[in-house]
Amino acid sequence: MPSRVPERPPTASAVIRQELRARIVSLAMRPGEPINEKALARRYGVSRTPVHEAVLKLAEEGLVAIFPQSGTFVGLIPYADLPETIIIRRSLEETSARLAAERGDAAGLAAIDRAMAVLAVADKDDHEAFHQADEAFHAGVARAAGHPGIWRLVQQVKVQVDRFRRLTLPQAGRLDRVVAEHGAVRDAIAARDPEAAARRMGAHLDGLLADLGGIAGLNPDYFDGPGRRDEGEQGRPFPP
Amino acid sequence: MPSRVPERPPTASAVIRQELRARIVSLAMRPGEPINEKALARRYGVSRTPVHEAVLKLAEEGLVAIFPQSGTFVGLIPYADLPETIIIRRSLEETSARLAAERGDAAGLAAIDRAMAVLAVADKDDHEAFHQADEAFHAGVARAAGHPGIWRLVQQVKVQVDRFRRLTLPQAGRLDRVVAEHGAVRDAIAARDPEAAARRMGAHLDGLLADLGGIAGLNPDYFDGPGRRDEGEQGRPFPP
DNA sequence: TTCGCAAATCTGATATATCAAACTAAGCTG
DNA sequence: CAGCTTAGTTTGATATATCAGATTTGCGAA
Repeated sequence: MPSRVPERPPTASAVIRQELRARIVSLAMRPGEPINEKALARRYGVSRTPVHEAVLKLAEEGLVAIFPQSGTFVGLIPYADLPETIIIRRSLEETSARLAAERGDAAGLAAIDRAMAVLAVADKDDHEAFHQADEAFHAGVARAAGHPGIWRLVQQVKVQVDRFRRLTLPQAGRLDRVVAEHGAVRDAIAARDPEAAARRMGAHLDGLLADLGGIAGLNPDYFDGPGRRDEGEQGRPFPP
Repeated sequence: MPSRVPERPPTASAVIRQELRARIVSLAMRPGEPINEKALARRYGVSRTPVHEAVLKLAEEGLVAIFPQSGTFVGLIPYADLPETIIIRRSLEETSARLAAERGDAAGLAAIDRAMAVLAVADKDDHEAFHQADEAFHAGVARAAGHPGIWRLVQQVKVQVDRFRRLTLPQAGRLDRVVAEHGAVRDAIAARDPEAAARRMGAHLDGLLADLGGIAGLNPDYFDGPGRRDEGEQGRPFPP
């Protein structure tokens, strides 16, 4: 191993990967849309190698579907898997909230309060700002629990749900409800009541499950219908 | 997207990745050991491209540390991160056990019983067989819960703990304790008592946390000392 | 012997080229 | 005009080559 790790600019592959991921998660690139590695290489002014590396890693995350000798496409949203990922998220974040309340770290609570303040004054129509502030709250809870890694894992797990939610219209009053539920979690943590904190976090995230229903009216081409993706098997065939 | 997804042999890159992962997790390759892509390419009779792809993905999993223009090495074990991963695992598997008990799926319970039977008759000295049967039990619980994805995630999260445990001698009587604790979880699921199932699974996995203490006497070169790996930053420098 | 410096070597990142498989579409057959 | 065949095109996987930076090595000076 090297004796020191010099700073170095991010590799071309890493830059491309971040940008592609952002465009896929934000739905700027639509599920099922073909990805042309050669065109991307041209666009970024690099060879196909770093583009291919970036695409491979996105495939690992389930954001891209590679069909060898056939084509690469923006991954469909695995609708059937979404409830499971929300259950996983709830499980992890209940634990975060419980541990944060047990720990009662003052600095952590302050960070949570800061995130809540940002959310309170967020422009109700600026969905992006709302989303950012929402995430900051959850990250803050994990940090207050002393386990930021939990939030990192949650972020990884919830990516397909995020894509789904971009497709659904934000319901009226959701922002106010989220603010209220965050406040309930915060108060339980501040009161050092682990079980209440966990319960309230769980209730908050159960709201996500309810949002999953409204698939009617959405473009069915965006979804991976039949179900769960086992050992790398990718989705259903494309209808002609 | 293609109209049908033809079967095809696994790519060279995938084969190499699986083999390397197995050798790293089993400690056949020691933490900190250099990885020579060119030599691997020769060994497998392929070019460096698929080897590089495999190594990149292992780096993603934290099993390999890449220092550009310098070298690639088998990843050190992030000792400071292990408690967090066990907390994550406990959180997820408590949820599995709770849901399995709520669901009360007869076929799922039968699968759990099969895994337990294998464990009961396992040769007490065949650590590999014991490990396999242990994993089958936990996989069975997740399946009985109707959420096999939870177990997939647990497997991903616990990989560094698995490496650590290979370094420690199995304690006398551990097998019997594991069998007993599995039985307790099984009975709570069979009795459809979700809270008891979750509590017992949590207690079972708390045993892992206790195992973490015995680092004394182990080779410190194998561990990533200071702490947590933030945004891809890799480990401590190597002492000369 | 020890130290310092520079050339040689090694590495990962990237570029370019090749290959086989799969899709596409034009052309042939009926 | 419809169905089938086939040649051309596109793609991902892999091979080979190049480059810049880091380590290592070897030799000479103190």
